[in-house]
Amino acid sequence: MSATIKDVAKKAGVSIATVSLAIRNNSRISTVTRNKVLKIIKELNYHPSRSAKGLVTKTTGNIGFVLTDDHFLKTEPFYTMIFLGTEFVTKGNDYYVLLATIKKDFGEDDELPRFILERSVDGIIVAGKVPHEFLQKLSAYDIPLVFVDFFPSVGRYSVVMVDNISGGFLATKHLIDLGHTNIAFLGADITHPSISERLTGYKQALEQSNIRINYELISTDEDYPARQNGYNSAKRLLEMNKQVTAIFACNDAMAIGVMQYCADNNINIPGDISLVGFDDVEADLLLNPPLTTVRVPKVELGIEAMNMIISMISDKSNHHTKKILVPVELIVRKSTRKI
Amino acid sequence: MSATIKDVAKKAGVSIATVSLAIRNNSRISTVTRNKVLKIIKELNYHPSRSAKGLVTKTTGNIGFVLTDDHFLKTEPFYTMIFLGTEFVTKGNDYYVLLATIKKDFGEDDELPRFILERSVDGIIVAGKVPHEFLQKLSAYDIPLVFVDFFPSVGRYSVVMVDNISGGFLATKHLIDLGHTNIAFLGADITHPSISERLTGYKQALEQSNIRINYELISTDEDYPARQNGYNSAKRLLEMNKQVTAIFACNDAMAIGVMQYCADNNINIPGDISLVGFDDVEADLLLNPPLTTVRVPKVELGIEAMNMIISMISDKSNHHTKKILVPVELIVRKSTRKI
DNA sequence: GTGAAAGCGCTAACAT
DNA sequence: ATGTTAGCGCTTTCAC
Repeated sequence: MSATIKDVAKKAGVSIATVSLAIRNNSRISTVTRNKVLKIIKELNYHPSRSAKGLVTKTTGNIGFVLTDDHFLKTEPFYTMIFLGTEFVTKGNDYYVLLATIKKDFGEDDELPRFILERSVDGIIVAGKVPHEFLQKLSAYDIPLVFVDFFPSVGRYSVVMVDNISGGFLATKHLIDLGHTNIAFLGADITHPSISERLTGYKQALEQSNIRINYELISTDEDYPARQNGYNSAKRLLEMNKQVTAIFACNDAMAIGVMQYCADNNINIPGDISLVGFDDVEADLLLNPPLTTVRVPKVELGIEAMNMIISMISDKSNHHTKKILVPVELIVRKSTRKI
Repeated sequence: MSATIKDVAKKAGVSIATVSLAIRNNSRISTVTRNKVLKIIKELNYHPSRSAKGLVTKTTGNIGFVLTDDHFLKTEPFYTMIFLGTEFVTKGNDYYVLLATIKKDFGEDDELPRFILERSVDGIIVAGKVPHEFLQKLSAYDIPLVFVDFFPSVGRYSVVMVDNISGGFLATKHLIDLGHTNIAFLGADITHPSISERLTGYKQALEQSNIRINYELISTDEDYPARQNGYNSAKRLLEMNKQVTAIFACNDAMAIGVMQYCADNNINIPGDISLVGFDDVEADLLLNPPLTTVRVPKVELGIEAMNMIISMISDKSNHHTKKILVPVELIVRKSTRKI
């Protein structure tokens, strides 16, 4: 068994209260005593037990990270990168992060992640879109909350968001600057805030350049922005609209689907169609041609979210909700060309 | 504040001991009493506090997952997938997993991950190669340990390993079956057990087919199996040995580097060179041509490791070390061809 | 400046 | 079959 505070106290010839205070640099303890205690602590390789500390302070040193299982499982490691971002921050802080997935269709009867029920987290980061029912249940708990890459339409929350509007604008403007005017938008589930914001950016760019918005070129039929759905959207779109010369896909997964459709149908990218994605996933560079896209700094999103939740926890009195808008960047590669 | 065991006891009109026993289905409690207690628990939405429980049982419900920072950061999400595998298991068990990275050059003066020092994990999964010094320090703690995709050369441990020898054999045999005889092996850091095992498989396949092992075709100069090093190895190898028609790269990262070198030098794959990788990372399918490789079931490795550590924890008495060898599978795609 | 003691929310030995 | 009680390892008043 490893050393406890009692062992330290006995060996140092002081009370356990003194040890406790000395550890946390309380000014009530004299320097001499503190140094003596600290020396013994080192000798005994003493480290306070988290459980014991947690029991009295009602803190755990853990942060919960929640996302839906479909996000967890999807091919492009978008949320995984955000998660890794949170892990970066833990190196410098006394926190660990516990990952939990909830069902995409979380309902009335589903239980919240155990770490919430058992109070083993001091705060929660919610990543990506989560069901309303989940938020409903969660709201019964008074626990610091940060949303990343999604936030509920009602209520005031602290959030870390991607600047999707600028990204949509940048992508579309790039295509316009290359001479394209028949630019399609391939989206999915337009009720998803991120997608609708990207569409907003798309529209803004067209308007700014006095290009009429052609609703036939805006596809938002699919329910989820995944490769296969990108494939299907591209098929419908390109079979119907022979005039399109450029596509802005709402994310890289869909863009990859578009590329696959084009490859299958002898449509050359960027020869026949210029293509821009969104996210900048690892796969983009391996594609042929490499995909022009809007880079979302995923790791940074995690870092920001983690810093935010930590500051919320340490500053309980401050009930202000903060919002951070993380900027994006257009990465021009080989899937777009001038016409 | 949420309900405690006292609240439940009071409301149910029993002692806290009864509540505690009822929760854990202890047979000493009558069914009637248990049901009454369970009903109150539901009413109050009571969940035992993990910290309090942990303090007395000396368990935390957490598993530590340790890997080196370079593995954590690398492009191919190999260990990330193993980590995700552990997360799958947590859904069915009462565990969470805490991730910690250690420095690749962990030394005498470095501290172990905090979760070990503060006793906030019940067991540890060590993923990938870790420094000897780390294991040295770790050995001072009496905590269940499982190694995955690596194990120390000395000592008896429970491990989950990839069947690297079979994999190396399969990859090489595939090339031989296609008519190749000048087959290169591109490795790195031959002291890494996984790589040397893959090389062993390579040699076994050649020997079995009575092909002389040509040590000029075995490259193990690089220190780390990454893309750039694959690129460099391919350059050295192919500039010197004009006769090679096939390459078995010790992992997909290196194979991708080989492909990049070939693309840069007008060497056609599989026209001029047939190429086989190892791991089956997500990127393989997007390559041009898609990479023939040996699939390592990464998620399954994590699942096995997690199941193993859990069974070790729940069966403290059993001090047998277990070894699991996870089988691999050859995935033939388009980067190899008959000659 | 330091110590004594209460108590956080549980489990488990021991009583009854 | 159920209750009483000690104590897990800490933090935090409150005394001195």
